[in-house]
Amino acid sequence: MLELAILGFLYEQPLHGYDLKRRVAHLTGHVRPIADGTLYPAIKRLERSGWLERQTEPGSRAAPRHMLTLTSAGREELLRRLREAGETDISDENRWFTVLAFLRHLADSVAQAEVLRRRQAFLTQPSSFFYEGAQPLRAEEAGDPFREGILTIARATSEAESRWLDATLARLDAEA
Amino acid sequence: MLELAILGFLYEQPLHGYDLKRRVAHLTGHVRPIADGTLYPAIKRLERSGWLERQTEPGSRAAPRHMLTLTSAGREELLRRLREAGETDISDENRWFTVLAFLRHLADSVAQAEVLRRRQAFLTQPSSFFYEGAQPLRAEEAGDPFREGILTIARATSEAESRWLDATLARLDAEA
DNA sequence: AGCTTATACCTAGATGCCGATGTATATCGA
DNA sequence: TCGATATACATCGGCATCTAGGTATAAGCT
Repeated sequence: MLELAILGFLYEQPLHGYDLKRRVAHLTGHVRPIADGTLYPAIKRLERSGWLERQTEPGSRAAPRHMLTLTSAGREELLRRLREAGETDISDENRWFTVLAFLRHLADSVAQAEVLRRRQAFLTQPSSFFYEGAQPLRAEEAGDPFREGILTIARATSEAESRWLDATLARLDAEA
Repeated sequence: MLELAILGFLYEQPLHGYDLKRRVAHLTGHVRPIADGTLYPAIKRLERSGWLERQTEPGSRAAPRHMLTLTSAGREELLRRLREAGETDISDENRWFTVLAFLRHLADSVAQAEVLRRRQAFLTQPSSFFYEGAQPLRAEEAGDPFREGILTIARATSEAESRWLDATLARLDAEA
């Protein structure tokens, strides 16, 4: 998910690690902070795979920067990861938001719609957090205010997202 | 987060691994499936720490079960983890929902309210996913429908949760 | 001149998670 | 009776992540 974010940000423009760090921190970081010891090894991995290259530049205010640029293989890789998103990328909200943040780069409204439809299918399938035997519990039956909260919040999110998905898919289908 | 879920479910009643697996899968699993290779080592860790004990029972329909029971140290540990939740437990939705699912076990409305207030503080602090320089971008300015979606959905969730938090905190404060 | 802060990058060790694989038992339908 | 399925538990290798440290430069303040 971190690698996806790195590829996604670099697709738009070359960036150095520190800048990347700030952007990734905003995207997922207010929720799940990203450590240096996670970011820099990830950059190295992507470099070793041939998806990005670095040029050393004098730092504007401090130590020299390593400007990172996506290679054409790297651009391919981002598009592949978006098109062939894993199940967890679709279901986990953090990962899904990362996919969504860079889905614009897919630049093909049919492919974009396909990804959105996978999320739509996931949201449509009935699922609850708590069960009484095989019977899913409703918010009112959760048994305590906290579990009620979970169900209430999850429902509100799901409804807002479904509305947005319906509207956006209609627009994408009209384009195609 | 997995350990918290295990401690939480076992706080209510003794369970065997397979049953635990189903419950954890429902709690977080429709979003982030839990692998056997993750669950069973986690159970072992908790056992080694003295937080749970196992008794072998003949399986109802198959291989023998290991019934897992929380020790009193294990019950203490759950309460401690709820009271002293880490920052990521508060900010990450998956983790937060896990905390919420077992917060009823804290059985002290003041302590419960304290945890909720930490989440409230997190939701209140301004934060965006995308920035134009230092300026956070609004949903309408996101630049593409997908980033607009992120901001729209996040706002809807945040508003629903804030309403629920306000109402629940009012009730908890009235109790105390 | 010395201190702090922000910038900028890096590594080592530990840990938790995943995927793959293995073992075994009981039930049920073909 | 044979295979498929659900139950039930476990290990191992690999990998991403976190924690905790470290190095170095430039700017601004006192």
